[in-house]
Amino acid sequence: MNNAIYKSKANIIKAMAHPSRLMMIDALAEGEKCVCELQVLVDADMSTVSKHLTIMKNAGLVTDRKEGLWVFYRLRVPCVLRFFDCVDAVLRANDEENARALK
Amino acid sequence: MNNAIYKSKANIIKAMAHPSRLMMIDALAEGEKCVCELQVLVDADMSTVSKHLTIMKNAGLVTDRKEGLWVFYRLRVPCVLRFFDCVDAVLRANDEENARALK
DNA sequence: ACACTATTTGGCTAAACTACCAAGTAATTG
DNA sequence: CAATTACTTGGTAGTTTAGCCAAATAGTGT
Repeated sequence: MNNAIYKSKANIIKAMAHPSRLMMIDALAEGEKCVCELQVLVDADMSTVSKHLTIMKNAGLVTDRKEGLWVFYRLRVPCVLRFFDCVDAVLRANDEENARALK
Repeated sequence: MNNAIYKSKANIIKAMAHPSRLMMIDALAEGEKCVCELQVLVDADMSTVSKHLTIMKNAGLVTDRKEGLWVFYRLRVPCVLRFFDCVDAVLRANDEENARALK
């Protein structure tokens, strides 16, 4: 059964399916960032941010690199950024439909 | 705060983040299908399939159309199919890394 | 060795998600 | 209108996830 493949794929997508994680992916488009920068960005406990990053790392979305006291994360497969365009298209379609429904 | 936007986006992605739902999206690439066909595909209780479809419908990924006893679902914003290419790329990268680690 | 900083890990609780069954709705047919 | 089919909704139990705190780890500088 190729069910296992869909499970792996779902796991990758699940690793993106959280507001803070999306925000971090978006930020990492600019280049690598340390956990401390990402923490400021998403404004959550450092441990929470670290766990989000672990989830994305395990899924293969990001990699990390240690330098001194800092750990820098970066996107591993940049194509994930293209997800945003499509998600925006869905959002736009939703908004248009809502606007139409109100009339 | 544009946190709300990331929440909406995460919601759309979350609606894809399940093996059965991915499988259905993949199948809908061919064109619209009734719930009964999708049920056979994912091999789950009809009520479970119906709930998965509701989640995707609420997120704006699919729309439905009733015809007689059947309800046909179809993709609303076809660009979601491009997600698969990128997810495949992540999977490939993961596999390569695993292969390298074994040596 | 000690203090300090950046990050991860463990543990816990509350919330969200999933899947099944049973019951309900809606269209179709005899 | 009773029976049947396709689907949805409600309820509920089991599982997973998220976020916080506290404690552990790892590097840096004194």
